[in-house]
Amino acid sequence: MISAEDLYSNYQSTLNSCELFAGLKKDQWLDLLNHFHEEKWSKNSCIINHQKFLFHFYIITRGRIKMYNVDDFSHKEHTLFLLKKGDVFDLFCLLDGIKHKVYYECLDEIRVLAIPMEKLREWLNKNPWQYEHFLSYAGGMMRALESNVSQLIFTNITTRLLKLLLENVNLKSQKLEHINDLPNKEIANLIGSTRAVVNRHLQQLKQNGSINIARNQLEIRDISLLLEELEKQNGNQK
Amino acid sequence: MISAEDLYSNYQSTLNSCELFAGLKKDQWLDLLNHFHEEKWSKNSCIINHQKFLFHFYIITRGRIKMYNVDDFSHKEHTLFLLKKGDVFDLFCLLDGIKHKVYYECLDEIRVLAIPMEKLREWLNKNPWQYEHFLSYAGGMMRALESNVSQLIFTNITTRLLKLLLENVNLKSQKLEHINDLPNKEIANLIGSTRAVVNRHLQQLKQNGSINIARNQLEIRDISLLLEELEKQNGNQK
DNA sequence: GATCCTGAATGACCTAGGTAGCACAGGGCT
DNA sequence: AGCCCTGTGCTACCTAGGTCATTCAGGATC
Repeated sequence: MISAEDLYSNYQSTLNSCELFAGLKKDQWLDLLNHFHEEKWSKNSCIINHQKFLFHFYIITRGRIKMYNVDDFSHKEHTLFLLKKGDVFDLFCLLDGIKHKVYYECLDEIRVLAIPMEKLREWLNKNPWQYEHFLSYAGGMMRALESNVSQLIFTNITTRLLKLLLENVNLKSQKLEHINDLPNKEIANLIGSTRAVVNRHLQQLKQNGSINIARNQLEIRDISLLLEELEKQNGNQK
Repeated sequence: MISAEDLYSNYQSTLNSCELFAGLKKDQWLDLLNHFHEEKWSKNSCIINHQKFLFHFYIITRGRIKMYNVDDFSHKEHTLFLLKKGDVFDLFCLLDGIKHKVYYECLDEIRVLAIPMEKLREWLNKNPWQYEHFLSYAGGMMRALESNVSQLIFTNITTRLLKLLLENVNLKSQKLEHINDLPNKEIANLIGSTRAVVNRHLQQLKQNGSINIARNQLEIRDISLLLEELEKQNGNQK
């Protein structure tokens, strides 16, 4: 068992970037971290037990986890969120304590900080001014879901793909992040399409010189070309 | 200005069915209702000012309001939620205080109870145990949005239409509610399609005897036929 | 009654995107 | 080296659903 002090010094920057617990001072963190322990999950491991998230709440400190849905009939997958360092889960369970029928898969070696759901709820009750951050975080997530719905209804695959790429460009380095090493299949799951179709569109982007493609490797060559393409799409849908 | 006492006696049953304020005793309601006033909005009136909802929070006591999105480019509409008696809005603004770019239109003569956002926030801070209900309500809304996303990705128009119908059947009376008097165009907006396509599918349901159609009037004739049709759709999507 | 206006019904057409199949390339393994 | 496995690239095909245009039907109003 690692002490709260050690957890804090190890993950200080991640914890402070964590919107859900915004504004906590060091001693407040230490108080809270007493209830946390660390877990390591290996790459490609899946969590299919929906119950699990009723009992613990997690903060990711390293690696990516996809949260996805599987259709009972077609067995197709759809990735709802790609969780990264500083993200938390499962917020659905925390909010209303009801089982959340959704799956998780680790895309990298994962480290998480875990706290028993009960302890977190107790802590919230003892520190009610923190509720505000939780509400506001929930608001952000609802907006994300809503904009997801709108995109699905209003825009075609090309547009969704372009937006996905643009949202994951690091502004400083101009490089593609988070999704750059995913196979076409996973890209497809993120925008609600299929491998073949995504590949078809990626080929087009490659041909006009806006991206480079290699095995499990996407690279942005020219952002302005991508933006131009997006404009063109918007125009088409009039 | 109507007194809190009067508001309470007029709308007691609506207020008590309001999940967001679950468990409030009469005197607690009276305390809160002091900050409320009543408004009447006329049928077909629209609210397109996104700012408005930063300053007041509303509870519907009568009539239906649709909350919808419009695509900037195609000008298509999509109805996110059909709000009814006992529903509240805008939760997005309440949660994080950020402008919510969404439109509202009254489908009937509307009565709402309105409270200044600030007053509601103050009241929450004074009664922090109420936060739990707000969190849990937000959770429910997130689940609704998530299942909306899944439906859009996994299922075809027929399935979405069938589910919409089945979700709006009153279990006791076996009659269609809430959406029974909407024109095809509005039905289409609810499931993310177009009038012509929805009509095409409705005709089929009419032909196999599961529904009746008249001008601005949908009627369920045989629920079991609808359920059967749904099964068939699920099977097809294997 | 005559005149509008909105919405329903229908048919013809078009296309984005899903599907299936196969050849091939790279990278890791024994 | 030879093998296997996972992804990619590309073809040819199919169809659900979007689009457009026109006719028809029911209420409401004058």
